[in-house]
Amino acid sequence: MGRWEPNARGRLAQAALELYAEQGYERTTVGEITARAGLTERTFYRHYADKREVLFFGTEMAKELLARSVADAPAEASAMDVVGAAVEALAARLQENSEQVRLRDAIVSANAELRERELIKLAGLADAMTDALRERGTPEPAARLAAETGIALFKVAFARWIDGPDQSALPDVLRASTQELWNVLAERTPT
Amino acid sequence: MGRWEPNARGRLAQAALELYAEQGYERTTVGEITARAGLTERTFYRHYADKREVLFFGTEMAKELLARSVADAPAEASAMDVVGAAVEALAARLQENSEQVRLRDAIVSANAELRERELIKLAGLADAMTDALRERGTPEPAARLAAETGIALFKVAFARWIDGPDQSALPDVLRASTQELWNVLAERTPT
DNA sequence: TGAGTGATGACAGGTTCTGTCATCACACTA
DNA sequence: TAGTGTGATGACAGAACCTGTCATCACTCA
Repeated sequence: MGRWEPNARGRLAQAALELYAEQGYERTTVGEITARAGLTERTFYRHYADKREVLFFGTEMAKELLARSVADAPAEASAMDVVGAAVEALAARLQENSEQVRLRDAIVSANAELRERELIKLAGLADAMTDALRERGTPEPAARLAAETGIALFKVAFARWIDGPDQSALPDVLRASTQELWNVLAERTPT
Repeated sequence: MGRWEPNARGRLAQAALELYAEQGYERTTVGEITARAGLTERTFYRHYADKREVLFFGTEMAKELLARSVADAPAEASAMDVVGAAVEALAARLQENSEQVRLRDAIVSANAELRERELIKLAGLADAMTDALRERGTPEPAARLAAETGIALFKVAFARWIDGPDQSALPDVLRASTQELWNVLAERTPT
């Protein structure tokens, strides 16, 4: 055996998730997390920027998935169609781990600081899609508008999925929400 | 004279704004703010929940303005038209204090924690519009979709206004961005 | 004149997060 | 096999944020 148990980062994430779920984010100290993981406080901050970040390790994956979806879309597809397909791909990916996703969301939703972090991560996803759209030739502000609209749609669909029955799949809720948005916009005054 | 100088809350906000602008948010301690305002640290936290909140006193006004705009809109107007008019009213209100708005934005944009707080405040504005729309009869999820789309539009327009030349007025940028969004959506595949 | 109210001061203390240096296992090289 | 990095962790100190608690004092009102 080595001097240290392997996978310190993963053990910290596991311990944090457990403790946040058991006793709430606010009532959990970093000391408790590191004690459960068999490490010291200082080491926690070597792996995660702060006490919140440990819940957001999945964001990088989501960013890459969205960027790749946009980059790989057919060249002739419109910006909004591309964005729609990208967020749908993300929705499908989350649906695969719906249990874990719901647990994590319950923790995040219960705390204002965590909701703040969640929102800036979502903004980062919009940035990633904006960049990817620009790469494939969509000019500004169309790229940003399409990306932000797609993220807004995702937010609404996700919230509806969380509140809704367990049977409904996130991609389905997203598609339904998208159709609802088109309906809402169809009723606006033509310009 | 009373025991204390009047308007402790305002003096704290003024001192904080000055110091954040002079030396940055992170390099400013609450102790420095209260020293400049002639108060103690403890009193700062009696007026503001945390070090960030002092920059967001305007949010409540914005919330009320949006809610009132939505509530006062003609009954026959569509949800998206109502939302569009509401965010345009907010844009006009901000344009009246563009100098101060730009200064505050420079401070907020320079710091990740402050950007997080900004995003949750924007989410609060979307919540307020959603509630107001529901009050006037718009069902879910249309209410939330319209509100989130309006806030997404506002975000994009605001960013473009900040980056753009001083001559352009925020409401004009917002209208132009709105038209751009309709163009982007017009190109999507019909369903 | 005295009681009540509200804002502030004073103080202690927990928690988060950072800086710094020491320690130790492992890999690589001569 | 011995020596030499290298990288992860431990140990410790400390600044800053934020909260709880009680005392103080001006103002108001009966």
